[in-house]
Amino acid sequence: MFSIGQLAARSGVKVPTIRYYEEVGLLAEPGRNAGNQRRYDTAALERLSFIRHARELGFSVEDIRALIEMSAHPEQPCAALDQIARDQLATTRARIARLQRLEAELQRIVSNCDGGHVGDCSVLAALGDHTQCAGPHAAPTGATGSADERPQQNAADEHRICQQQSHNRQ
Amino acid sequence: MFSIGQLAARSGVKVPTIRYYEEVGLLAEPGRNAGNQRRYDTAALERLSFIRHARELGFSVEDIRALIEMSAHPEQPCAALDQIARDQLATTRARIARLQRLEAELQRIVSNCDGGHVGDCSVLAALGDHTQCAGPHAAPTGATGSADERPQQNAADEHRICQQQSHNRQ
DNA sequence: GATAATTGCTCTAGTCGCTAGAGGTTCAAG
DNA sequence: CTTGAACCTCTAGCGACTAGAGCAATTATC
Repeated sequence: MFSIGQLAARSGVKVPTIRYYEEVGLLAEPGRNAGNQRRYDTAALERLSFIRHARELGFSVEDIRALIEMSAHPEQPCAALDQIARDQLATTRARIARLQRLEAELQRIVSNCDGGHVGDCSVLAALGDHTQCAGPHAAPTGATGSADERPQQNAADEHRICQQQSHNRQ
Repeated sequence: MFSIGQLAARSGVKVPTIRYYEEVGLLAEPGRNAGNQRRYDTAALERLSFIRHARELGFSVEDIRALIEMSAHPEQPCAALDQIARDQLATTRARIARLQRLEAELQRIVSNCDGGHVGDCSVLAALGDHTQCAGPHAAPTGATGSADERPQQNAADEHRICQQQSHNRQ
């Protein structure tokens, strides 16, 4: 039996994330010691490793819930289970294809920069002008319906942008 | 001068999204008519198209704010501006590379399914067992949509579970 | 055994880029 | 003048966490 901190260290999942997984029902509520602290066994560690691996592969929490539920019925056919994995593969391939289109356009935009002034910069021009793009990018993301689900989006880190300019909006 | 609905139709950006861009300072507050409704001109349409294109290319709202601010100073050198685009290109390439690793593993997992029942399913086995993975992978957090992805350095990313080869299943 | 440092607990709120809905006002067509 | 669509503001919600407050329990050191 080990504490949540030890489970975090062994699994590579952060402590608050473990509690989050418990809250959303991926991880069973563990027993508690006399001081109301969670105590885990190796079964919990295995399940948490399973969850972590599936998350790393891009499965949603909802997917993982379904996978876990199916794993509790080993006598059933595994078609549905396999379908989840195949869907995830298809999603991954679609993401790759889309990102490769974006990469091509970004490459085009960046390679046109001549190091002059902002006023002449091809980056801004390219961003303002859609018509030079090789093809449609960003499948129905913002405008029309969304075939894509939209996972978490993270902002640029402060170290990433333009560290020389003032840019002090916050 | 046109209404927010007309601007939405022309730009391909949804009405609430336009208001959101105004709220976060990407789009200037437009004038209002006597009934307090927003009225836009073609300059607003152009800026909104710029924003939309940049978002489709994966630039964050924060990036776009910086791009817009720089475009207001056309006499300055465009190195910082170009750097934002280059960073975005690097981020995109990193995401592609990671997704390709995930694709390979998903392909491996899926191709092992023999159509039996859940109890023997290779998908679950593979998800529960990291040791067969070719290399380390991490969660593809931002993926579809117009997302940026922060390489958040959690313990999970550093922890190379998939490289160890001891105690594997076969 | 006392104390200090660490870890644990719950709860709330914040992240990002929107999206949905409530409840009300204004506009354009008939 | 009536209807209904489009507009307004405001709040809350999404996914998958992350951060912090304020306190309790455990562990390490003296």
